[in-house]
Amino acid sequence: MAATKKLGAESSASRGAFVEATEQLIREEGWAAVTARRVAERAGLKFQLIYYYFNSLDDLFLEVFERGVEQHLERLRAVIDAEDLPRALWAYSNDSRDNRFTLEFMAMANHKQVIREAIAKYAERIRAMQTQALERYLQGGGVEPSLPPVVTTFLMTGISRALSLESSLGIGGGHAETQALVEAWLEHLGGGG
Amino acid sequence: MAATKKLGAESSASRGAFVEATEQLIREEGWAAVTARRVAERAGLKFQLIYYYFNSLDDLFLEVFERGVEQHLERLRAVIDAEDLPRALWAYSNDSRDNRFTLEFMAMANHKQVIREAIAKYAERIRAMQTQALERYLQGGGVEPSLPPVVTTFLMTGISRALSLESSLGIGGGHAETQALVEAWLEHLGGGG
DNA sequence: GTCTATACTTCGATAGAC
DNA sequence: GTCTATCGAAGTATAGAC
Repeated sequence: MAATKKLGAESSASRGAFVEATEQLIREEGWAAVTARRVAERAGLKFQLIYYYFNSLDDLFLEVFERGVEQHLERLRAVIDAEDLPRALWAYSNDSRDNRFTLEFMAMANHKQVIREAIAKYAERIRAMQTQALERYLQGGGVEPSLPPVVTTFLMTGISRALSLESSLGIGGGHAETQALVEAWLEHLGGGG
Repeated sequence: MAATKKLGAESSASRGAFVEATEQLIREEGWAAVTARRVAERAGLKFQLIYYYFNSLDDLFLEVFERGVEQHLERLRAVIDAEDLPRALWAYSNDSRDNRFTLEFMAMANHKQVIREAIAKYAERIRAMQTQALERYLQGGGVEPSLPPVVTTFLMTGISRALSLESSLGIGGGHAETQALVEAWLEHLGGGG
């Protein structure tokens, strides 16, 4: 965020409307379809007003991303104390809506350095939080896991994203069998809790 | 490919130059950065000439995709008869260059129906080819696998794509541990061949 | 088969009135 | 804080000369 110009207050309702409209457009049509004019149209405001609140569209994208991270972290904090943590982690990782949203930012990151840096920063932090929670859970249950906890969290994220992405493209081969495997594996891990 | 207009011959050198330039641009900057003007600039031709060979940019994208699928299938056919099939399948799935290229088309598919349909069609076919090859391999070795073969092929694809994508974004947590797990698992499967 | 010329649209961003 | 007006660049695609 190059902070040279004077911008509108963070508490403004219009500013919030731009952020919300941008998130909706990214979800519905992907980041490449987001333009200042279309964001403003959805927000019911003039597109030039965006530049009163943000230095550039990239700054607007970054704000949408950071708001999404905050909401994601809230969900993760609620999950961490679940009784059956492995199953709760899988349910949380398997949120198709969130996975598709994240993938849009990963695609965006291929083109925008500011987004790439933001993703790297938060992804490592989130994975570490998940892994530490799982380690505590397994130690508390006295279970010697068959996989290192960090591999479990990596796989949960990767598998659920692959399932979400492929499903949205109409690909389903092997999905049911993989879901069954995950179920059995959660049973194994959860048995120790 | 809406075939209403008369288009240039498929064997044309200029046509091939457009396809090649488009693929390069997709690899280097992503599909959203590909425009007729930039493709032509890289090909050393006038951008209007693209519309002599293709009805639209989408048709050009589709041709790039189909050419990529052909090359991918060639690599897969070469892998299928490998002595240590599981390891050969992993090496082939783990091609970061190919994975990033495929991910660009998956991102594109979120916005272009013609690409989405093409991906669905080929992805199911490729997964089935991999799975059948693995089934034959395991039966030949008399091994009762601990995972259904279709889950193995799904996981190989998903894990390698996740590793490629995250690495390109600067995320590395859990990667080494996951690689080690895959190695052990390949050892297990390969031992039966 | 390749070119120039051009129609038409949309884009990001800024200036300045109110 | 919101508006009108506008700039310059870039986009897809077509028409028609050569």
